[in-house]
Amino acid sequence: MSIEYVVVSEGEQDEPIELPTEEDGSLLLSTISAQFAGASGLKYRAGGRLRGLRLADDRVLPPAEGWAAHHYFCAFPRTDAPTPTPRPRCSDLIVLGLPWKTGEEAVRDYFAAFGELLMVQVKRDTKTGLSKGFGFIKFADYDAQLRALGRRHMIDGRWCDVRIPNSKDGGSAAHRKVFVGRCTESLTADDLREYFGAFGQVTDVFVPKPFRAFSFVTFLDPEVAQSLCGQDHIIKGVSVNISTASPKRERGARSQLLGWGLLEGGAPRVYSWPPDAWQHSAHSAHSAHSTAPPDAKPYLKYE
DNA sequence: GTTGAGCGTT
Repeated sequence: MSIEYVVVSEGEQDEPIELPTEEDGSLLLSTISAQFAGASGLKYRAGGRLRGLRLADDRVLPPAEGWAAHHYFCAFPRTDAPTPTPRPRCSDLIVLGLPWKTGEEAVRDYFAAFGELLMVQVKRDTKTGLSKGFGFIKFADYDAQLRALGRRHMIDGRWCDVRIPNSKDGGSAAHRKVFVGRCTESLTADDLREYFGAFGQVTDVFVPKPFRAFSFVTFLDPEVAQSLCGQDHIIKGVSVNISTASPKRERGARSQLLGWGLLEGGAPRVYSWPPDAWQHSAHSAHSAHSTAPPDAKPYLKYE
């Protein structure tokens, strides 16, 4: 095949230049970039659509119909690269509040709707084989993990909570959690989740039961939590105060602080702990919650 | 009425 010239412009509307092909009929990428710095390939318009040309060993290959059939213009690497933030890895997630009767299969069936599952476990008493009322799951896709962490789950007639377990590394609750003071009884966990969800993904809301005038909100991103500390916010007409989630008085042993995820102790780090209290939420008062079987036992207690 | 449930036999 003899050398021919290919009509190439930088953008579709720009003035074209003729570029020489190689003996094998290909167009060297270096020939293109000599004229159009940064170009990474060629494309052309076929009918209404854009078509890209094959690139092999830094050579752009002609379309089946030959070079002469089209005018070409350059493709460039994305510059507005959507922040090549490496996707965070999925962690094991703990599923709390499972009905006694619920086994791996039901848990898998339920969470498969969020994404591919790599692991499902329901923890059981080794002697009796009875479920302990919690289990662990792991997703393949971090987006699935985010979706699962962002809400509660109705499994076999019970509301269940999914959270990051306290026994694995990955981020201490200490910096992801805020204390919300001056709460009134009118502020439900749903209210708080909805309100604070506007600032960043909320992974946990804890509302003490019976009522106490505070709550805890845990975010996925520690920077969101930290940015809110020291502020007063008005939620449903209630002025609440946000501060760091550490007790005003050291009331306990280091082990307790460790337990709340407030100290970075030695070995296993603690986070997203304790769970939220959704028992008061509008959701659980109605709808699916009331479908819980009448013989449902209080969980975490054996008989 | 401003500081919290519960966490993995391998």
